[in-house]
Order: sequence, then structure tokens, then C-alpha cells
Amino acid sequence: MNRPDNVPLPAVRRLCLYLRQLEIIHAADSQTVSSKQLGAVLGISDAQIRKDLAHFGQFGQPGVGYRVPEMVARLREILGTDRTANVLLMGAGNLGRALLSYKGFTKRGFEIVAVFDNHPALIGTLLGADRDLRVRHPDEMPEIVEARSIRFGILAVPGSAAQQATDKLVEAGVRAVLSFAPCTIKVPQDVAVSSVDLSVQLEQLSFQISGVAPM
Amino acid sequence: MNRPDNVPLPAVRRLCLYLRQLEIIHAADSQTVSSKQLGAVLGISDAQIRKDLAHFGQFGQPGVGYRVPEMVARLREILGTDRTANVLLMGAGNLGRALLSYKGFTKRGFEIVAVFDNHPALIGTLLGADRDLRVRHPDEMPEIVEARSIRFGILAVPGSAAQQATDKLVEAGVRAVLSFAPCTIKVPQDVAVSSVDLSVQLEQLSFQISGVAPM
DNA sequence: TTTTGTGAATTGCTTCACAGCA
DNA sequence: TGCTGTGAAGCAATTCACAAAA
Repeated sequence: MNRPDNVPLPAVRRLCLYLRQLEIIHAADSQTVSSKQLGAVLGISDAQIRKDLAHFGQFGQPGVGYRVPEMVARLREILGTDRTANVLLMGAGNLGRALLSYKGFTKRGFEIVAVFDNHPALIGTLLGADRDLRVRHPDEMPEIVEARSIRFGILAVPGSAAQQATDKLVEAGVRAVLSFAPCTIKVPQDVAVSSVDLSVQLEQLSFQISGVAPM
Repeated sequence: MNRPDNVPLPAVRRLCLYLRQLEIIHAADSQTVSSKQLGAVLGISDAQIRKDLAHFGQFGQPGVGYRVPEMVARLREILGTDRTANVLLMGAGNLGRALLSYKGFTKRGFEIVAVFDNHPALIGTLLGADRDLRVRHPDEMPEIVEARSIRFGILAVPGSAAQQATDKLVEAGVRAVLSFAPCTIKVPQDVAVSSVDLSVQLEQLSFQISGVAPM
């Protein structure tokens, strides 16, 4: 596939948004869309969209726009989500269990197929909508990762356990970690990390609204 | 307070990380820290840290570094988290309930003090660690927002209900929205939004690890 | 006419490098 | 010496503007 090495990370983030919106547009039976239309919905300039797509070659037809079904397929291919990926969950606390019952993952090609937790009381319990996932001891991780070709790990453990849990994931062969831990975690260069710290999100918002209108 | 208007958003994000790390350092009883030390832990250059802080005036002492307790206080003031803020939760499904039991918010100065949901079966039920929060009908929102001076709203509803719910929040007087809905939401210019789409996070990671090592 | 794809211009962010201070 | 604060330089990302295609 035509995969340039220097795609800005902000552009990648936007490509995900394009795909999300195009799937909505596709469901509404529109066959084509222009960069201007797409940008209007997402709050992004049309030029920005064209530049982002230009990293991956020709997409649209001048005077017409982009053919929606083709573009959905192309974006999925680019993002590597054209087939379902197996995901593991580390941490079966409140947040972990909520993520398990979150249907959005499956809908977009990610399926949680294994759950791990250090807590003895949790190991062996059955989770998931169909109670079909047994919580496993982290020592089983390498075996399961190999057997089910798992590349993604979701980290939903307390900050105090985050680095140790991450090391386990990496050692087991996971290639990408989505972390909800409220701390920085260290990984080897070839492992990708995305950190979602919910408090940090609120703090950013706090800054944005402070000083504008006093309270 | 000394609040410049042109602070880059990436810088604000990093300020939150500095605060988080400084609190950890403070708990470990270190009294001072240099930009170099802090940067090493967070994977950020020392110059970057000094530039970010420079937006808000003088912080440190040449030859010594930054005094940790002072800097924690100053960053909290800058971010507007020097006192606890009341937060409302819209949506009492799986994700919403997990967020309710998440202790990280309280720890960092955000407290969920009201829960709303459209679903009749949920209204009136008691949630939270102490079962002290009654799920309310969204029509009660303006009154509660006013009474409890709520500026933050967490949106944990399905995508299909997201825009309508957002409009309710904004109408009720909420100034900042942390959305978990898998779609773009429209708000007036003076309302801040931060969108955490979990699938988009995984898709970004998917792109990052695709094409590096084949699968 | 509409809309893409793209070099050029611009804006914004990060890194560099060093004067000044402890 | 060690470290901050900061102008200058360099780099990256976005926007502009227009030739080419439908």
C-alpha cells in the first residue's frame, strides 16, 4: 500500500474523523461528498481535508467530489481497520467493565477478546454482555496474545499499577496501548501509546473557560 | 491573574501533565525540580517546559530550578483547579456509571454532583459509591446548574442522542463539555468542548503500527 | 461551473543558544 | 558551575490561490 512515512499526527487524527463522518453520510445514502461539505460538518477547512488526503494519492474527481463508498474503503485500508482486530483489556475494575460493555469498539472493528487482572478475587469471574469472557491472570497473557494475534491492549488499571502492567503488555507482544492511567508510561520505541487521562481533559477545559467569564 | 490570551493548546495540555507530575514529585518530598529533570520523566524537552511556563511569568530560580509546592499552587491557579468544581453527568448508562465511580476526578478537584438521563426507567434511581445521587430528568437541569454553580458537563450518551443532549447542557448554562459520544457536536463559540472518542483513539494507534511490521 | 490537487505563502510551534542570575 | 528566561532560528502545519479536470 502507498504509505508515506511523514504523515503528521494531527492529520491521522482527522482521517479518523473523516472516516467516521463518511460512514454516517454513507448510511444516509449519499453517493458523493465534496471536501467543502465534509469540512462544514466537521468544522475543518476544505483545503485541510484535501491536503490530508493528498498524503495517500488521488481520491476524488474534480467538479464532482469524493465517491463515498470508495473513500470509506480506502480510509479503512489506510488506517488498518479494514478487518476486525483483536484487543485485550488489562484491568477489570469499574472502568474496564464499562469498556467491555461499550459497543462502539465492535462497531468500528475492534473486539475485546481477553481480559486480565491482577486481583485474585476477580480472576475466573465471567464478564461481558454474554458472560463469555473469563478474567485471566496476567501470566497467561503471552500465550493468549500469540494465539489470538492480539496487537492492541487497553490499560484500565490504577496509576500505581500502570507501569508494571504496561511492561507485561509489551513483554507479551502487544504493539499498541490505549492507556486510561493518570500517569506517563514508558514503552519501547516500536510500541505506540495513546493516553486518555480524563482529569487532564477536564483541566484543559477548565483553563479554556477560566478568565473568559469570571465565576 | 496574569492570563495571556494566546497560549497554544498543546502548551495547555502539557501544563496539565506538569501539574500531574509535580504532584507526584511533591508527594515524594522533593522540594525543587529543574526543567531538565521534569522533562526527562515526561519525555519533553527542557526548553519546551520553560517556554510553556514563560507564558505565565517568572516561575523558577536560575541555578536552582522550580520550587515544587509553589509551582503546584501556581499551576492549579492557572488551570483554574485551585478549588473544587462541580460537574454534572448526562447519561447514566454503563460508561456514565463507571465515570461516577472513578475516583480520579475528585482527586483532582472535579466532583460529579448531579446525574441526568432521558430514560424513564433510570430516573429516580440512586447511583454513586454512597448511593447519594438520584438520577434526574433533564428538565431539572437549568435549576440544578444554577443552584450548584455547575460549569462542567460530562456527556456519556449514545451518538444518536448526543447533539440533543448537548443543546440541553448548553441551554442550562454549562460552559464546558467533555464528550464521549462518537460524533461531532455543535456548540456556541463561548462553550468549550473536548471530545474523547475511544474508537478514534484505537484507529490512530492502528495507523501508527500498520506498515511498520506486517501482520 | 464546480471541485480537486498542489506549489507558495503564511502562521504557529518547537528547538537552539546564550545572557543573566544564584 | 547550574539553571532560568528569552530572542532568534528552524521546522512543521495550515491556509491561500490557482491550474487542470469533469
